[in-house]
Amino acid sequence: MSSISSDIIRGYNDTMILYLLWDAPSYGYEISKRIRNLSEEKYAIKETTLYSAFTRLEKNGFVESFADSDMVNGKRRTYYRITEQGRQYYREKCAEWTLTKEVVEKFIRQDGGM
Amino acid sequence: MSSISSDIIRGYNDTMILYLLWDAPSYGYEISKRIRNLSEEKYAIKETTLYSAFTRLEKNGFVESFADSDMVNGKRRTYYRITEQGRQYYREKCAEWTLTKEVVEKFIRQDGGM
DNA sequence: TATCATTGCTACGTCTATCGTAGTATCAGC
DNA sequence: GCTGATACTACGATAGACGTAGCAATGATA
Repeated sequence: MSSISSDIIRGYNDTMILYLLWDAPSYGYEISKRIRNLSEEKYAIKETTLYSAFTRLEKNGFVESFADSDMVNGKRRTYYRITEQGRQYYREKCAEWTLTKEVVEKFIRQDGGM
Repeated sequence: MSSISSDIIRGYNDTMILYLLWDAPSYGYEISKRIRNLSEEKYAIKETTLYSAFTRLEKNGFVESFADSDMVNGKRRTYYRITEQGRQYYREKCAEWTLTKEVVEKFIRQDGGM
């Protein structure tokens, strides 16, 4: 991969989710809170965006879902676990991000724009 | 502005174009080449993306178009000039980029992802 | 002189991540 | 009994990006 398209800069929600699933499975509501916390309240993913991301990630084989095993209370929860393909995809997105950032920043003025 | 949405990370083509119009008016084909050059061939904007960006930028009052004055040869060219509102918008996008980058990078591993 | 690449742009339709709105259901605490 | 937090699902709209195609003029090349 030696060139980027503009549209790739979209779709980093998937990358964020994979990052948060890296060490242990998790589920929608928890991921949502962790995104808010890790971003220091600067970013709150929308519920619909989050759940449609899960669907896409699973369809692409980057995560696997399983039902809550210890169904403590009547609450149904769907957990997601990252797959090896998901880890690979995450690595590619990290590399892509580095490249994208390099390109975009050639067009960005750090100061308020002279 | 203290929080970002995911979708904002899209749409930096407009920002790149405004950057290239900052000092002097220009037109489609030239902008296209300058993007390729400045990005060191890492990014080539698609023609349709470029011209639809011009349309949007003009509709939003961020650029003004005018016809080639010295129509040297039969070639028609539409030049675009950045407006004060365009400069303002560019500054906002630069600030937004800084914020977006900060957030995204909390989810990106610099190394190949452990 | 015929042909091809480059220049410069327009029209039209498709794709898809995001997001708005809305609805369902459980549970804890007051 | 009601509110707020938890945990999702369904459905449709939006809009930036992009694929494909076409048109017209110029310059270089054979």
